[in-house]
Amino acid sequence: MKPATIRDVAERADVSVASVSRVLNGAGPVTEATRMRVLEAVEALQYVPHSGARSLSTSRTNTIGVILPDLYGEYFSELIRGMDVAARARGYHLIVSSSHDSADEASAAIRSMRGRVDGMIVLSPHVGAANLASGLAGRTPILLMNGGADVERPSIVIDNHGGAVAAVEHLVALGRTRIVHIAGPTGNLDAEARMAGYMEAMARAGLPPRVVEGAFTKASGHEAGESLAAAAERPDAVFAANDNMAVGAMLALQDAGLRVPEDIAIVGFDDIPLVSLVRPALTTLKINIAETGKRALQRLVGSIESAGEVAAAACEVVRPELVIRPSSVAATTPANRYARHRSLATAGEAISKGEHPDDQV
Amino acid sequence: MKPATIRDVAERADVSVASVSRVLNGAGPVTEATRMRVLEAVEALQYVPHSGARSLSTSRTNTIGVILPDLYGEYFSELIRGMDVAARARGYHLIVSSSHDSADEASAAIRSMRGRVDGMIVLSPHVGAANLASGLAGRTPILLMNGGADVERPSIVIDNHGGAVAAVEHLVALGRTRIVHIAGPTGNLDAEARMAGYMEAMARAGLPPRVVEGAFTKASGHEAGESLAAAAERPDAVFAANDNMAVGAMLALQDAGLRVPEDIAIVGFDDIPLVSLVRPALTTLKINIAETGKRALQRLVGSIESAGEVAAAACEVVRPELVIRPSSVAATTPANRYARHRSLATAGEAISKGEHPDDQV
DNA sequence: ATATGTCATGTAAACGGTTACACGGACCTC
DNA sequence: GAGGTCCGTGTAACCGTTTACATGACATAT
Repeated sequence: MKPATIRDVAERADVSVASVSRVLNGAGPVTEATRMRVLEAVEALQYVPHSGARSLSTSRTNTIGVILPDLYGEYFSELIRGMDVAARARGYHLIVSSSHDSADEASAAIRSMRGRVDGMIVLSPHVGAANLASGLAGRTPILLMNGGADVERPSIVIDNHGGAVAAVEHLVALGRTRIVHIAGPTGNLDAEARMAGYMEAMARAGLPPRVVEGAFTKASGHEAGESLAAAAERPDAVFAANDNMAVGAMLALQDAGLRVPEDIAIVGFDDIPLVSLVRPALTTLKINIAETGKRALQRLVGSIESAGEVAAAACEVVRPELVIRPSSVAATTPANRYARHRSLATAGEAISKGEHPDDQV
Repeated sequence: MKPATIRDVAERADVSVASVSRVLNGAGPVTEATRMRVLEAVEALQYVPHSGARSLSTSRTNTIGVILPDLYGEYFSELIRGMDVAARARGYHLIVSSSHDSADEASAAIRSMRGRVDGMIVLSPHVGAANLASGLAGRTPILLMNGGADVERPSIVIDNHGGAVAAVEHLVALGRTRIVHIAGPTGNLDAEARMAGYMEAMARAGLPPRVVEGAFTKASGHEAGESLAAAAERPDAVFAANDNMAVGAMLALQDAGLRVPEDIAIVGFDDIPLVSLVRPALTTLKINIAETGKRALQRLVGSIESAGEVAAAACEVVRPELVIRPSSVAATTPANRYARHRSLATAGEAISKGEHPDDQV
């Protein structure tokens, strides 16, 4: 049995299709009596409007596409959560496409979304991906969240450089001098900006930089940690380009018998929920991930709905905040570390507090 | 400027719309010459087929909806990753809708997806949600992944009961006698089945059961851990209904000065990536999450594409596997724990190995 | 009484694809 | 050369909405 159409409903309610449409969209004048008859028919026939047909005549899909490099780790999961909440609040749906590690895959994903979304949020931290994305999207509004600051296009970027500088300055203030950076993958703009910030801050402090390669994964952080533990001149601090690697490195260093933070201090980047759950909890640069996702969605929807208007093509900057935890500063009362992080971590805002109690741990 | 339509392309290539459609869909016979002209026109006009129009005439959307209770934690992020990979491989898109903590929100989400997806995967671990979901979905094929074994409808369920029994038996075999269960939220079918398994295994072993409330979150696990540490009769083992709570509890117990596993052994459930990164790494019941998501998608797409055929309404059971790590059995060489987990953990299969190196840490 | 305005409702034309069917030309066979 | 196939192409109907515009009923003003 084929699904009911608006005509079936109209027939059963003994009205015209126009009236059915008016009732269903709450637009236009209808008598209370007709409204009732229509709703009853809708119910009886289990009618659901065909979204394709609707989108054909309105040329709106009420759907936002999200292109992610990968869903691994907690970073992206948090981000999507923020977006989804914001999307639903505005009547939009989210189409996600993840696991694009190459520019090719990402552009295929963008192409296949064209025509079925009203706008797209692209997180493609690869060099050139920004231009690529906006080229491929055609007329589809797009919001970039890739690493490179791009003032031309609507985008949200993290102040990676500033965050890295803050990390190094924190370590320097603690008296650390042999500060190593575990870098993210080459070609990743976030990673490169963080490295640049590290280099600059080290130079300013008059310290020699030392960089170990990484790939943003826990495994690569672990490897880096192993090599540092075995190295001739052992560092007294590590600044990893993200939390995942910081955690991996910390485990390797601890397994090698080093004490954190006494022998070696560790600082990460992102503040994923995990980092307050490892011991010692990790000092990091906090980005309010879910909130950033929500913000991205809001901006995109705003520019979609304002259509022709001057869509303020501003590049918005998110400034990470240094959250100090025991991985860089020894806890005064080791027996009660847990309570300590809680108070040290800045309070979560609306999203994380209300809907995601885990963030608070 | 309005986007180009198939007619614009036809005009420019000097062919009929039928030919354009044939070229674009690879269906029907076309000369190489026309094919070229059409593709050229498509390129020149930046033509993208309107997915709504297409879905109107084919009555297919090539989209699968996924309804999640929430995206928090790594469990769902892993699951989606598995689904997304499988979906893309088959030319499908994924619409996700998360953060539905109540049955009401979930049903609203299901309703709003009707008509825009070819099928839905529903994870609603609430009592009654199963019936609700299949009622709401109308004619839309649906695959359930909620806790209760439902033989009537196509579904994939975890063998929660069996897993819980295995956990308890493991602890009993280690000589533990005061085994406490940290339960999941009431009304959650997964949680209830795990608790039932615990009760049964305890009874069979002749041990008195003891249950502490929890809510599947790290915070609730932490609270439970605190209360256990302060309790008059301290347990010598904890079986938490999921990994999140197990980790939270472990931290609380450690902060209270207890040694894991010497003073108290801990077993979790799920095997989220995080658990091999806490110290000691957690013994748990492994579910290959991404693989399960992939499997779910495959089954759903299969039943969509086989349409009228007897859609084997089978209920598939995923059996978790006990993975023993140092949180229940003390490591023999503490300095080298990391290598140890790696070898103890069962090898990941295709998805996690090939595309998600982090799982291996 | 007729004119005028208001308002609920109906009619029909888009929207942009797919595809059954018709058509005409090239090639083959007898 | 007539008849038959095959095959590339075009025509037009159809998918299920929305919505501009037309219609007609009824109330009010003149």
